[in-house]
Amino acid sequence: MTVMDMPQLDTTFSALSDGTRRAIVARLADGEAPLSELAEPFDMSLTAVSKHLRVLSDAGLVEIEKRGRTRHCRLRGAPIKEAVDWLSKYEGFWIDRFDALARHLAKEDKD
Amino acid sequence: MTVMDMPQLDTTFSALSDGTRRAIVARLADGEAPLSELAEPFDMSLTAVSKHLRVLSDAGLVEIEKRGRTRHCRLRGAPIKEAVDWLSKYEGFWIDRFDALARHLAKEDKD
DNA sequence: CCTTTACTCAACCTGATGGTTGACTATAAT
DNA sequence: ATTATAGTCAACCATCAGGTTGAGTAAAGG
Repeated sequence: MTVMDMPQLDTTFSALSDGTRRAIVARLADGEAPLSELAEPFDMSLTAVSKHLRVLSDAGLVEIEKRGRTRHCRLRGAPIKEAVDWLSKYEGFWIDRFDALARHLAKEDKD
Repeated sequence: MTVMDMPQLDTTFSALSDGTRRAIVARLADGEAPLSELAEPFDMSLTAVSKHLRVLSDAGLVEIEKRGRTRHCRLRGAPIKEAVDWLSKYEGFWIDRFDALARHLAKEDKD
């Protein structure tokens, strides 16, 4: 299973690469909210925020439930966990090239 | 400090939203490599891979060192760590709405 | 019933992304 | 000196992303 075969990560990282969407995620961590409330802090049209929510929803990061005339949104952790799992394999890297060599040799040792 | 004020996360997540670039990151975890070696597994021009490396470099995820006529690339963990730090705050979320309510009340309790 | 609220949808614009090719530069090898 | 290697650069193209506006729909409230 190569990295290329994880298209879910494409959409997750892509969704989180926008500050507006990260702000929405952060807001939803405090509890679910309807779209209009989520849109309120932002200096953009409701349509624009609705599009952002759509992106988050398509990525599986947010669940949107139709309730009367409002749409209530809440956070889903699963894709985020998947992203953390992938990232965690690489967060320990630092610049020193000799260290990189050491890691390389250590890995060959295990093979 | 709001989420919007972290433009580094924009470039980090954006850089990682492409499968080719994630594959490069994964490859570099095994040790540094020149561009031509990095490009070899991919069915695209060297120019295209060079552009991907440029994106990773601009995001601070990869360091490129000019050495003779080759460019040697190695991974940098710092931006990845920052991404993990941000994500970790949200990976625990699941779907149950009552749980979201509980978290919300717990947070109000602390305020 | 009529109006307001909370959206959605379609069309449009602009700029960024991901890829190509062809020409070029610089280092290394013969 | 010539050639091959490693990579950059500029131009181009198609598609996508983030925003807008204007019109339309569906539920709630007077």
